[in-house]
Amino acid sequence: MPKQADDVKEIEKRWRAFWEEQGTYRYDPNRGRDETFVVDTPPPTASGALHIGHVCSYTHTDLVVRYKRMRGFNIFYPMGWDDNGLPTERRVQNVFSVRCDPSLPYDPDLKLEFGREGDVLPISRSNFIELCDVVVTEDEKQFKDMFQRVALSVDWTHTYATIDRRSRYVSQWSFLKLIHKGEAVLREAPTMWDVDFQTAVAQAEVEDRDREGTYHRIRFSVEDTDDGVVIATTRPELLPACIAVVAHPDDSRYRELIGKTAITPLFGAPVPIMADESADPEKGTGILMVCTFGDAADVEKWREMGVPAREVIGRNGRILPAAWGSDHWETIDGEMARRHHDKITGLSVNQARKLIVELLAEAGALADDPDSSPEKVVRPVKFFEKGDRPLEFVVSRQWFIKVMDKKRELIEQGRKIQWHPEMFRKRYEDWVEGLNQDWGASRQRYFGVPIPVWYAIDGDGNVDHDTLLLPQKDDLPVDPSEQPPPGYEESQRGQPGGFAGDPDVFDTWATSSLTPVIPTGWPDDEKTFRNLYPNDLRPQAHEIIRTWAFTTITRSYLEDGSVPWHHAAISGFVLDPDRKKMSKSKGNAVLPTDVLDEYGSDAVRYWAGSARLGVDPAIDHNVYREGKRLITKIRNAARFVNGFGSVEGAPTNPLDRALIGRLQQTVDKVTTHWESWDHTAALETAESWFWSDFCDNYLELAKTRAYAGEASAISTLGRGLDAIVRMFAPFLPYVTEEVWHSIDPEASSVHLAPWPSAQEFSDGLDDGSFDVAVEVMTHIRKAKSEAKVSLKVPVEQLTVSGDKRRLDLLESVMDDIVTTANVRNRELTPTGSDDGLVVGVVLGEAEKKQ
RNA sequence: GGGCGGUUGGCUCAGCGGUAGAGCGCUGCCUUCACACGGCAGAGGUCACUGGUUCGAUCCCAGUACCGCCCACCA
Repeated sequence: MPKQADDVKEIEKRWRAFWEEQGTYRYDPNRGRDETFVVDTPPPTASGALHIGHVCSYTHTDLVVRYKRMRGFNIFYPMGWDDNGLPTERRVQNVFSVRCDPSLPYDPDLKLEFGREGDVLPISRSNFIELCDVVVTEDEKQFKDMFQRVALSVDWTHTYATIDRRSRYVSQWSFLKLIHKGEAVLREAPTMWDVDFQTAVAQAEVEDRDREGTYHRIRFSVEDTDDGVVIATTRPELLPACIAVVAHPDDSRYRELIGKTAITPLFGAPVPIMADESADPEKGTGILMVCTFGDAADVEKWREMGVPAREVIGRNGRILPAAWGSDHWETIDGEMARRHHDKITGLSVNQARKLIVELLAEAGALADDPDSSPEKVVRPVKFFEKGDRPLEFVVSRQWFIKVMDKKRELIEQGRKIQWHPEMFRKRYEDWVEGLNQDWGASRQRYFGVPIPVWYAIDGDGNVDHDTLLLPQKDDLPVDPSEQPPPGYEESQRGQPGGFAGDPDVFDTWATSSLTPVIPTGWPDDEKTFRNLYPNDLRPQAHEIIRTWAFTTITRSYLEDGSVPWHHAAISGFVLDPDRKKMSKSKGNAVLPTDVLDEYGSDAVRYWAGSARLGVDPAIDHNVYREGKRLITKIRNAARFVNGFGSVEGAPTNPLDRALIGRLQQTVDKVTTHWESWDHTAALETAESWFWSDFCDNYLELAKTRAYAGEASAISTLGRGLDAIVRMFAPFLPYVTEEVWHSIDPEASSVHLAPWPSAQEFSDGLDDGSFDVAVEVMTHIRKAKSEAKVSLKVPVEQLTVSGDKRRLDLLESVMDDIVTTANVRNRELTPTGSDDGLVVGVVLGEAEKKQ
């Protein structure tokens, strides 16, 4: 009887319990590095629901792991949870409708409901972190359920979370080592800043989005000229931050102006007009403002000029006050500048932009054509990938990990890794080559690993950021906002002569980049570490090559020059049936539970197994169905074969020998595919042998002999089934386990069985008899099909002519053909030629159907 | 704008220097002896386009056109 869906669930549950009870997937710490296969499992971000893409890519990893396990490797397959960072904070804010206000005291009695609605409640940092823990614990439970359901053969006794004590310890210690080496440095510099999240963001977290802007044409006066110069800008609100004007040195329109001084309208600031290769004569008016700071080019130019910055945009995205007429706020008309600046102070960027344009118009400094609307332009604008408003450059103090001076070495490290597919190495290299700033590793967030640094406070009460107070290794992990540095008392916090804790946390990647060592006992347990590092396999998605892969390779290199893993297997991400990217907002995201309920885990894994590494697979219900059919077929074939009982022995019949020979070839091919990281080809090869050779042809031909109790046939059927189960085990862990135990109820798990070897089937011989038998059978079937009669209708006369070799082969398997196709008379005629077989079929009288 | 992939039957995808393959879908046929979640037979492709290399190209090279992904200093 075909199994119903409920039965499938029952079966899955039963075998999960079996694996758990048997410890099937346990790592054995007593075996050495060379017989161990170590996976650097991606710790999924605990940010709500898993989607079907997770199932696909995690299954890819599990396929390899199961193959390696059957090859006899001791598997180290841990699971981590990436719970620190913004996604968790966001989720907490949404789930509990709260926001973190670090100035508030901890409220030990605070109790909030999951899914609380209503006004946003400000809560203390400690309360906030407690809620993060609640959310994370809940998510991890769901993730684990899902991963177990799809039968990831993870050793669940080895788990970690990127926020747990051990990860904080590793993360902080590794970072302190970088400080000591001078590879992690504190810098006050313009940094890309998200004004909503109010945190610095790294280059890797930035994305361009096309946004429409408006060119405003602003007239600057220039010494010794009547008309001045017209400068086009999409960001007029940065006018007070203008420190220079640049044009291309070859631009004849402006050549005469180079070296002169321009005066900004509204603020009367004298600024130099300079030549710069980066100015594009085609854009705008071809001459542009340099402001502190509109973009990275501004930052560069500002550094070159070596002048103080005029900061106008604050960390909250609003315009800062300015001291026009003093210090570096030079102006020819302080009163005017202050009056204008007062009007925009405190406004948002957008409000200020609008107002400045109005003020410019009033002052007659706008050169826009009054009869037509200003020119629009669509240009790329930088956003934090999780943010909604454009990034601004803000001067702040951040920790950086130095990578710019190591591009070549990091590319070299990438070449020591085998990438699957190979082309993704190129993507890694392109990213490294394109780096334009060091890795900004500090974040102004709350739920993360604290930066383990304090700063001394001098006698005047000023924080001295050059005097770092660092913890001892034994004290790690620390939280500088709650603990004093060594040699200080908590009472000295914030006092003259005391200390200040670094308020920031690490960028998520600063910790995630250590996943290859977090589960290895580094740096204290040398023996375990040596058994597990470098890892063998890093599976990951291609869109985070620039983040996770890059930062991990970087950290390993900085630590000891090592490469973190030998292989990187890159999965694509799953597209919806229309090949569109899935997203929750579009409502086309497919929930794994729905698919698993409908088709079962093995069928979903079959689908994942059909998707090649690195390509983006689409949801395809046909493939799920295909998987389901395969599962049913395996079950039915097993039932048939098991019906004959168990018989040992080498094949004595030529057809049996040929089948074993073909099985040997198949095992060989499948193994080769696995070794070249091509699970798709492995699956296809195994499937095609099973379906075509074993079921459609061999089973039919050998059936009669098996019913007659012939040992050779029964033994061959058994060996075929045994090999099939093992070859499919990595893909279909449940049904293969079930069938494995239907052969031998006392057996241990199929997932610990040895991978089939060509050696096992060396008593086979694919001499061509199988092909000949199939060829003749095809002719007979075709004749019957064309005559539209049942396959049981007898063949009155079968005539075959051809070369002697083939006829001899045919003769050796003729008995099976005769019984299978119901052949009454036959005539084999040797022709001497080698043109293949000529087959004639004369059908007998169809026995009348009743 | 740069880089990397892709373009093969209605759909999803293999293949790869020598007369085009699979699964699904489609057409016809075959049922109780493993399986109708099955079997058999069949229809269906100028392998995106243009040049080149070659005895011969879907496969190699160059270019073009679309599609996708990644990246790129926002005037």
